[in-house]
Amino acid sequence: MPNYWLMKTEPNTFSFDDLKKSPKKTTCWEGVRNYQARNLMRDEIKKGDNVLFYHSNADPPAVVGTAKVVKEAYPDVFQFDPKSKYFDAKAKPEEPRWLMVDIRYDKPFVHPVSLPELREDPRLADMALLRKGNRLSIQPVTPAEWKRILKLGGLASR
DNA sequence: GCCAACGTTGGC
DNA sequence: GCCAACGTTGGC
Repeated sequence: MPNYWLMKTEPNTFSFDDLKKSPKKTTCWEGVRNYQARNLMRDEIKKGDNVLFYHSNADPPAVVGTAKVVKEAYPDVFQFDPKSKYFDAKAKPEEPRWLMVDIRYDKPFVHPVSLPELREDPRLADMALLRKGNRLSIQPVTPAEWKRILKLGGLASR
């Protein structure tokens, strides 16, 4: 069974539209520099898993569509690039610290589901995203939450 | 191993 | 731009 995840990105940096315009509508998800998120990629995120694409620092913040994991965790090459903002001097090629996965554009929501809408829905009250102080950039989503959010977004769930 | 200082995230 | 919450760093 595929699992469900939510991935955050600032649309100013990389938006859902940017993903759509990427070659093969696919991108590597570089720049995750948090151990908890890294461990999720390393241990749990599998090819074929489903992703809610979330725009943070947006007006309003919202889930805007879905994506699919098309490649499982492999070393994030930007950790070795001194010119990259994601460079990590302590990472060595023979012992990478940071990982990334590849995701592919799937479906845009008919109606983006904003953060206030998510908060309003009692069925989503336990969502990790809505917990106070939550900053994790990749987080698990339950099947029930997935189904509900797709419905709110105007997509029939599969 | 504690914890203060610092940097970052992200909603508002 | 503000600031609360959180993760990481580094001195001790």
